[in-house]
Amino acid sequence: MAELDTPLFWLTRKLKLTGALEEEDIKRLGTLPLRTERVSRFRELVREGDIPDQCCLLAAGYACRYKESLRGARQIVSFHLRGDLLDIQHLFLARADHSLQTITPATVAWIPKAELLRLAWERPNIGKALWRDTLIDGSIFREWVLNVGRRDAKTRVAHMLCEFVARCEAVGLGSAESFEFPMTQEQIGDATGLTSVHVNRTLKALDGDGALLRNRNRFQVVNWEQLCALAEFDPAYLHAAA
Amino acid sequence: MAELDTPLFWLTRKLKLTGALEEEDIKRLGTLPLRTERVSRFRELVREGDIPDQCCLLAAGYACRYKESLRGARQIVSFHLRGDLLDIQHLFLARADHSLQTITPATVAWIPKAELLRLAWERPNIGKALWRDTLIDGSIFREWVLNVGRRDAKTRVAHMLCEFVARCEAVGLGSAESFEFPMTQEQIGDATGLTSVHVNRTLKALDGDGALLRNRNRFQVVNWEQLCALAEFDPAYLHAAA
DNA sequence: CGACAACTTGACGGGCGTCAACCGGAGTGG
DNA sequence: CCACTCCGGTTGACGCCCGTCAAGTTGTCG
Repeated sequence: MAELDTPLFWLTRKLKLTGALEEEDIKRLGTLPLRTERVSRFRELVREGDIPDQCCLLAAGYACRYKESLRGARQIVSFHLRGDLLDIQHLFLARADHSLQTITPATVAWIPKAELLRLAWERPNIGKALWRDTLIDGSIFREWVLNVGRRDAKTRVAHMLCEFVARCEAVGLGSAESFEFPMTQEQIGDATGLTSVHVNRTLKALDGDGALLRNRNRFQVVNWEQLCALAEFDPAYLHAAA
Repeated sequence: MAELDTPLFWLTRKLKLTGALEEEDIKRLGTLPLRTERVSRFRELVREGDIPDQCCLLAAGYACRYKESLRGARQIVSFHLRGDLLDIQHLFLARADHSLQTITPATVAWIPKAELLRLAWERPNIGKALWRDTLIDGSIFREWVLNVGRRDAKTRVAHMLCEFVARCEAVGLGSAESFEFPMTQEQIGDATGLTSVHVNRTLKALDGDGALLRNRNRFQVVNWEQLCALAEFDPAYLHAAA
């Protein structure tokens, strides 16, 4: 196992979540030529239309994937935290159909697409773990379609918060009791299909309900059960990968 | 190559879209134990919470995948037509996180999950094609998040129509000039996050713009360019798999 | 202390939901 | 061959949720 807080540690941790990795698998992962880089906030890692030849592993910090409508409206389609592989889809899809951006200062590791692809077939456990990871990605997108399509503002924002907290706790980033949110209200709006103004009103309402306490961009979930109930949050769709 | 209009024909056709399938790959696909079944409209093929041990190939007719919020609101997350594999995600995710339902009478073929999984690794071309297919799935979900999150009703409905027409044309199901839509206005609403009433008003408006002509549930796209422009439709996200 | 990003709040309006009634075609049964 | 039923489409009235616009406030960083 690699050292804590190195890109390799997070890569193996992520892939082990699916279960079976053998000694040899882990050893081979260690031979991947990772190129580690520290980047600032709001760094565009991939832009829609690019033809990437590397995959991006997030080792520290936060990032998001987003699309833009032709009229310039921005929609965040996922948030990411340490340990997430940000663009496995580029193993098979040449053209990036969305953009990728950090939302805090971050550490990323670039992995040559060809190397990862080769490893996926030489070591089936690794291939299966990677594939499974992309399928969980898909499951989360489906939940987001439901979220923006059929939930009202309060439920929608609460759901996004619940998902984020659940995923963060799973990798040891804070707990529900005292939680630092890395994104601005505008970004919450971009993720939920709302305006930042309405996100603000909605957070105030959740605050008023006693579900959470706010202190600028620091949140404290006062009542996790209540927040989950408000959010209609059922973590089954995360397939225990969060 | 299998006979036209058999499940096997559509399976090989789908997988060939990614490029390289060898003789042996196609031969092995032919040995898969398909169990073909004709089903009626509104048949629930998989329900959220199921643990399926088979994958479902749609050989004729139309289907959709949908989720329901705890309050009972329904959100369709994708439409499917002949040749589509409806639940490859169950190769790796045990529990179904959404339901699967026909929207017309249909022919489906069930493939044992274990057989497909084995073939995916014995014949890497097949595995890669299947994986790639799931990634395109993901890309379409991302576009839907953008669609319901950031487009107004008219653009949203038009986009859904454009996507459906593009995918249907690709498998020889009608052309833009005269197009039979298999879904009701309520289903269009469930897919776009609108009510059936507002879908009706929106279709009327698109009709008024001269983008399409309606005659009950038969549509005729009068001006494909115009409809695409109204819809902000750029097929790049389909990754040429439509 | 000035500049700036992000949060906050209020006024106002519109897009879309809700409710309700009606229509029209397809299938069914006598 | 006609009446009945039912599903889905169509239309109008009304209202609310959330967007828009605009002005302020607060914290941070130089």
